[in-house]
Amino acid sequence: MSMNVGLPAYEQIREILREEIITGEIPSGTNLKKAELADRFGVSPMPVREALQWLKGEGLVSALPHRGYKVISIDEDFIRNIFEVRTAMEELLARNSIPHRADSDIDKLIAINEKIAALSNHEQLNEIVSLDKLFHTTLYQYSTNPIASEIYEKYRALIYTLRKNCGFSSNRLAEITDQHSEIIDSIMKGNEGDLEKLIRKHKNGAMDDLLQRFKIAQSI
Amino acid sequence: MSMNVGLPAYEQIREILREEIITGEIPSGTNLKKAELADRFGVSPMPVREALQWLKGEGLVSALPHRGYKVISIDEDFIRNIFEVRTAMEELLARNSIPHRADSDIDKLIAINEKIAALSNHEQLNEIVSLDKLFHTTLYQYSTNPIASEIYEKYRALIYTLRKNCGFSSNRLAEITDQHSEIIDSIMKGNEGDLEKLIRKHKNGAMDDLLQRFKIAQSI
DNA sequence: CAGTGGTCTAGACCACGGG
DNA sequence: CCGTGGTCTAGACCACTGT
Repeated sequence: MSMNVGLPAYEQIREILREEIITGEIPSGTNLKKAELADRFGVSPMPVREALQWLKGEGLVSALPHRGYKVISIDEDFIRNIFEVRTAMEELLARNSIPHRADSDIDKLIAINEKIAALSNHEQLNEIVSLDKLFHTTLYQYSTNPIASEIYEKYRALIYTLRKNCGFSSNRLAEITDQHSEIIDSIMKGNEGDLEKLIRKHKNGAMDDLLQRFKIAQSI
Repeated sequence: MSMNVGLPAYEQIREILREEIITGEIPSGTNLKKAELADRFGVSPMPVREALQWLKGEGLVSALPHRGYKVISIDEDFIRNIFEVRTAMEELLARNSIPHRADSDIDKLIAINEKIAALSNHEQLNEIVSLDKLFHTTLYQYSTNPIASEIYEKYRALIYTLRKNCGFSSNRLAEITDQHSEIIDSIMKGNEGDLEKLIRKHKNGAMDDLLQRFKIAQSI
């Protein structure tokens, strides 16, 4: 098989399965059997097992002892759940980045947001998502909590993959830059309490939009 | 070695290493070598590897590619970090349990808190911690977010282990039941906004107390 | 009690890092 | 360039599930 790249087999298997689960190529409820997968990827049981355990940690598969791994339902509830966790981490990261922020960071945030605004007219999905990611990592760059950062990054990547499959609503794009501006304002004013609320608002907006797009994608 | 119990080797190794890291038996900065550990536990490389990867996921060891696993510093920053994550999850779990709570749950919470109060005079550490755990799992029992629950449980267990090594300050015990009462009151009044604030207050209290006890334990 | 899940072995192999 | 880290193999084995 195509286990040719430099990456370890368990990582490749993990990425492939994740993509296939999220896109629905492997339907919800499918039983993932060790033997089948080992056969499919041309590897021994151990790398398959590791991939499945990781996906279980991500919440994409469920496991009952001695009853194997099963693909969960990628439904609205699941999307809500990962958004809730990611948002909680973002509130935390934003909060403990505050004391360390420099003026130059605010300039950087403004510049990124202007780039997003410029692209929004042309709906260039991947670039917008990349810039949005950059905006938020800049916002959280001084966080001193690597555990929270890791959880954040895990679900950011997952939502990114979902977003690639669903796209944005057209009115969401203007909302993003507006909400980023609000966040920048609250930082300049040094208003810590507001920042958390604005981030939650921003993330709830993102979630609502993705849920809407997801429902549309499902109904096709 | 004593790989006799029914649990898988990687779990036993994980638990042993976690305990030893938290108690300082394996000092911060120690390089954990696959070969040494495999030898020590009388197993092959794979279970050792799995245990280390899990501990890395918990944040107890760091790993640089091709430079092995290293025990992190169990210091105030680390304790703060895991408390922040756990607290964020608890706020989330409490928030989305609210719509499903029944009156009987409130009675149960009151009963648990009374038991804690009764024990507090005798400073029975393990029982108090168990009841505290029960109080909070009751508080979050209707959460519909299994991903958040799993993260919560992971760090709850870690903090529990730390607490076993440090104990409570004597004045903390009264504080716990008081803050639990405040939480119960806010639920009875249906005050959602307050609940999150009270949980954060409760958890910050727990963190400050553990940090204080930790410093004392360190200085001995 | 057959089938499968879950784990472990005892090495082998390659890639990388540091002297 | 040697040592070690990191991963994989190709089975074996036991525990549990469900028919």
